[in-house]
Amino acid sequence: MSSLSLKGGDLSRLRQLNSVSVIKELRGAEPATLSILAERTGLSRPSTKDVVDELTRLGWVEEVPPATGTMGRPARRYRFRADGGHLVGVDIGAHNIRAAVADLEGNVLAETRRPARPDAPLEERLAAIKRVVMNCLDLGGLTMSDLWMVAVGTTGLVTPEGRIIMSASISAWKDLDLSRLLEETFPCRVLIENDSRLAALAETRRGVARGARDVVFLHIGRRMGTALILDGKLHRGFGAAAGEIVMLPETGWVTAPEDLNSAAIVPEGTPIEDAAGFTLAAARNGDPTALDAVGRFTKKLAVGAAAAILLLDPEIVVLGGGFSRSADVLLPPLRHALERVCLRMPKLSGSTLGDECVVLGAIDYAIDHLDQFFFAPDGPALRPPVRPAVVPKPGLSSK
Amino acid sequence: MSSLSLKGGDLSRLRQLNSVSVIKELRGAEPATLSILAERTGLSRPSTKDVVDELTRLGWVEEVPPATGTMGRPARRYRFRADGGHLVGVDIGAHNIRAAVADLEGNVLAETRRPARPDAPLEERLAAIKRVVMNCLDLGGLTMSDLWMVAVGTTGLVTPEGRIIMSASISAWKDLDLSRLLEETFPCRVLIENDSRLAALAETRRGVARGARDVVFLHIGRRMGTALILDGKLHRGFGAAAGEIVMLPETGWVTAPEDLNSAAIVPEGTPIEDAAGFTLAAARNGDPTALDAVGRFTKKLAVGAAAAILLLDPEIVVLGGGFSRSADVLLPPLRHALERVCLRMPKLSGSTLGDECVVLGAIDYAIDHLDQFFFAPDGPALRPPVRPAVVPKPGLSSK
DNA sequence: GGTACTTATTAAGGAGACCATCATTAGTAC
DNA sequence: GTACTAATGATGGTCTCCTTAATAAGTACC
Repeated sequence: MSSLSLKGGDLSRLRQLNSVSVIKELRGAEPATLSILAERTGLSRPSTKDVVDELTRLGWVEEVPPATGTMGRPARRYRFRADGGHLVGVDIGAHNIRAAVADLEGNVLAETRRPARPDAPLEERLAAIKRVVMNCLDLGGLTMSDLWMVAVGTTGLVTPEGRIIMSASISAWKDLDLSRLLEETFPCRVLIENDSRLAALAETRRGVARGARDVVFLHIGRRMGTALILDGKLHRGFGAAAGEIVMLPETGWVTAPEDLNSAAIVPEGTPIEDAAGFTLAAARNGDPTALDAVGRFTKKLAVGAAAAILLLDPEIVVLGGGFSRSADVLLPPLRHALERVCLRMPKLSGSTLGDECVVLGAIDYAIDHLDQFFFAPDGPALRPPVRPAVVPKPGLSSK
Repeated sequence: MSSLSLKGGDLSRLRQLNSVSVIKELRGAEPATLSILAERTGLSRPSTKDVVDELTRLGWVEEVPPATGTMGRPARRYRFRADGGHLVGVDIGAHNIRAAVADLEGNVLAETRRPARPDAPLEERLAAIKRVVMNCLDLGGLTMSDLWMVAVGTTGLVTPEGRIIMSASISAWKDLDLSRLLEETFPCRVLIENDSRLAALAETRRGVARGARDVVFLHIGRRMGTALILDGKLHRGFGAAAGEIVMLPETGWVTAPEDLNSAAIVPEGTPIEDAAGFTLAAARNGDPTALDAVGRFTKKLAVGAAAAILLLDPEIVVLGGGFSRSADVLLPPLRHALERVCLRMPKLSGSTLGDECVVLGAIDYAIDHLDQFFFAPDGPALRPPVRPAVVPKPGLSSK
């Protein structure tokens, strides 16, 4: 949101700008009176009334009972109608498909999950996605027609247009126009983005990094990766390949997970998905072998992290991904390693949003795009809460 | 420019937006007729006329003789008055102080240079700066009162407010409010920024990287550094410490210049500032020892460059700094080293702006700030070309 | 219960900025 | 000199915002 290409126009454009100002003040905030809105938007009271009346008529805003017990005549209060439309965020992982439905303020109404086989054929996977979303809508008491937008986070390289180039962990993901495929299933626009990036977005909008403009998100788990929020926006890079510092040999990131997975202390036969957790738990209890493994891991982690920090000087670094459940074990040695090389030490935190991270990020991503659509200077004016006929594609509209 | 926080207001705000649209169309472009402006801005002809008339009255725009030989009644033509105000860009290096004065379109009118001693005391250095700028103004036939803004690029760590924390190569630069000091000398706002960053900006606005949104600038010379242009804007980072990947031990950047400076082929007694040039010239002629040294240097260079490329996926990487005069020698081995690790290979080029890079970047930086000032939503409306009384400080106004 | 005070609402008048339309003007083409 | 072309200038109308002033609906206090 926020930065759209600034452009003039006729008087209706001015009204549009003022409408947006009012909605921005109301959304995600307590109900407000006309006086408050007038002061915050800089408009006069009568004009504010005009704008609010129009927004009410269009269905964006509704009146709530006035607050009691105040001096003077009780002021009418208005709030944003977050339930005017609904968004779905989907997280398509190799082993799990998650979905959550939220209102226009990003409040989650319902959430569902369903296991998946990493090697499932495309048809099966698409059907599973549909089922998860339908379930989720049911749970929230909604139907397909309530959907304004679906945003999907998944592993692999994703183009701004919603094509998947490839994914190492999902065999069906191979040169695929996932956006188009899912738009045949759902009656609305479907956005696709890399899952780590969406997790980073969620942490920036509602997690530990809330309010930060520059954030480095370290995805640590059986696969390593990074995602960047720069100037408050998701950074994709020219070819949507940003965040791949794992490919730098000097970091040792490709093999780093092995330090935890194959530590000498892990009992024979432990399933691979539990191995690192075992090592980290042992380290928490002070086991020297485990601590040694953690030391080796964080040393590698620190190399890539330091590269990102020195280059970008972020306000905060967030640890996410599977291993971040043990952030308490990893943070001290990581901080120690970073302090030796970093010019200015950023804040350092573990993710707080946990497994829902990607789904929440997808919802936030969808909200960003709704803004771009409704508030665009040359787009359609503010509309009643019905499904927009055409929404510009992500990468294209941002110009 | 471009992205300012979108806000409504009264009718004058609309006029302001439309005025900005017109100026943006005129600035840096050929004189235009009302019909052309009306079409490009989306305004009606009468309104365009109104806006242009007002801008003419304020001194932002002037009429030029109509084009001849066209069908129909000759249209009046208007152009942006780039000479309505002037900006000075200054490059304060350890051994040289450069300055250039430019008009509001960034066209350089005059340029001066003056040697300096790295260990000169503060007073002497400040006096030298003043003399260089005065000289430059003289050469351009201007006086101090024509100055709208001065932008300074210098080595070291610079805060967004214009304080210098420290600099390794200029002894007088030590915890210093350079912005304030120079504002006592010049009758206008003085902006300070790191020199590499300004060089990167110049390359993005008028050099090899023109038009690119994401640019990585590698400063290679007796000191190594990087600067980033992200989403078209200079990236400073939270503590203005971005671009310091030189501090990452794994890159070997701290000692990398030694590979070229102390190559076995360099004759005894060669002044340090010519040593690398000697090695690079020898390498160009195929000398094996020199080529070996270049190989060692580019290998280190590639590590830091790869970190930046993999993280950010820029459109283009620009080689700047003293060594970049021999970019033709360095680029092939660098490209070769990068191709082995980069997921998507960016364009790779040497700087084309040469020694004037920082001064030009300073001018472009000043232009960006003028925009922010004049076109800010809550700032003063468009004004006649007289020196603005107060211009918001860089970092603060950008919110 | 009545009066004073406080804060919102409502209504009226006015100014600024935009638009559409049309008659007029100043060139070129032949 | 006539036909054609394209820009100019003037008129009237609409929309959005602002200011000001009268009215309304509560609380506080006697």
